[in-house]
Amino acid sequence: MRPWRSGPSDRRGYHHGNLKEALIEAARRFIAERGIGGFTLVDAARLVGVSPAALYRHFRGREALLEEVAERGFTELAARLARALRGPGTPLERFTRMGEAYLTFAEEEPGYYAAIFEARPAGPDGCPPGGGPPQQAPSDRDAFGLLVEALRSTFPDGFSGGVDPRFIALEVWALSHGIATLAAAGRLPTGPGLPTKHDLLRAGVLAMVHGATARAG
Amino acid sequence: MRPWRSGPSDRRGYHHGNLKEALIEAARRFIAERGIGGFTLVDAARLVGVSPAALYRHFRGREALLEEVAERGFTELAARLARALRGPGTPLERFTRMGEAYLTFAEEEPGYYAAIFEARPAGPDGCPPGGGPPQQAPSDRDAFGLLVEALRSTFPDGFSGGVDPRFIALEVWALSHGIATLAAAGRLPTGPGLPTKHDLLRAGVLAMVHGATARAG
DNA sequence: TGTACATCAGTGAACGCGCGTTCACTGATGTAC
DNA sequence: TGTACATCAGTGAACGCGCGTTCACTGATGTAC
Repeated sequence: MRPWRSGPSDRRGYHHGNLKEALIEAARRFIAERGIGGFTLVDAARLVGVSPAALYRHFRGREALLEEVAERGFTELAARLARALRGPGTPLERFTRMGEAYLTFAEEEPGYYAAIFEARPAGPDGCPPGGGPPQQAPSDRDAFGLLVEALRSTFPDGFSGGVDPRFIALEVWALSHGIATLAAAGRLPTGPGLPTKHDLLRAGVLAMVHGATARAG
Repeated sequence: MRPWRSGPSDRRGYHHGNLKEALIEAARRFIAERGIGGFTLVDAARLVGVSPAALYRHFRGREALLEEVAERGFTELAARLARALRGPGTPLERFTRMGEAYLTFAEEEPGYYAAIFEARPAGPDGCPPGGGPPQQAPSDRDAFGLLVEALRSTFPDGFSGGVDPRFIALEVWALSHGIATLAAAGRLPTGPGLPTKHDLLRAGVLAMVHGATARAG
């Protein structure tokens, strides 16, 4: 990775002009490559071409930068899922497309995905360094709520037999997360005759939705 | 955690007597609490009550200790899965029980589970520090092979329509891994009316096996 | 258009810390005689 | 049973390193007059 800056003009100078955005971008890249634990402020500053101290003009510290990345990532993820859901087709098709959007997001934005879902390294007491309430994931409830809402709005009549949409939402989310993380770790076997990530998710969603209605009906 | 030692006698002395095992045990505990990235040799040595240098009598270094933990974890996981599979019942029951054993292992042995599956922090070049070939997971192929073999031996007649058992194996593995990691991160919503991990996996396995045979037959 | 000045985004040196690892060493153990 | 000695599992001090963070500071920017 070469030093890099963005913005209307590329002249180097005492003032960067777009440092906050550049740091977030650098963090996103490093997290994608090395995970949250492997990300350092020093590297991010070096990549952007700025002294490490400059970071503190824009963020309270390392943790604040990570939170910002996670928040932006979640916003982007939510937007993509909503967009996928909005398209044409049967409810099942639209829901399936949302699953694909989830996998695609995890693949295209591994930095965001890790920032959102990778466990923060916690202190021995389970609290984040620097105090604060015990480890409360910033957006997990929202992620789940998003999925449940999507299911509810996509299948407004519910499922036959009154199967709780939250059940299916959890099922699909767990499968998606499993596929995404195994794939990201390079641990999902691939090869001729083996299904792709998207094959796996599509078949899984189908089986679960059908299974729920079949058993209940 | 208090300093801790095991072995036939508990007298403290110049020689620990069981240091290698004690260090592996300490590593397992710390990894469970803080993840692979949060594990340090210094902490492990302190917990065991030994100087950090003593570690090098038994391991080449930090990475070697982690590999040993992962290897033991995988052996234990394989043993549990095999044991679950060996019991009585229909093929589907036995296969389902194997899935439950997987989840139970991830819950009871989070240190082992993380050591096996958590991404090692890689250097910028994608190679483990200290050289060696690019990141080759120690046991992922084995884990997958194990699952496929289990499916093949549990359903010796295959699935109707000739569905590839590897497909179902991947599906179930991804779901199990997703459930296990979301649960370990405390991100799986729980509450009245919401399914447990085991509910989720059981229903998922059922849906997938049935779905495969139904669509194919 | 030119100048004084407030603002503030950067610098760069330094800090204390904990890490993995090394080194020469020392003390306990167990075996040969 | 007693003693000399080889073996080797430990010590503890030190190393170089990179980290996150702080501090007084400086240089660029843009606004008021």
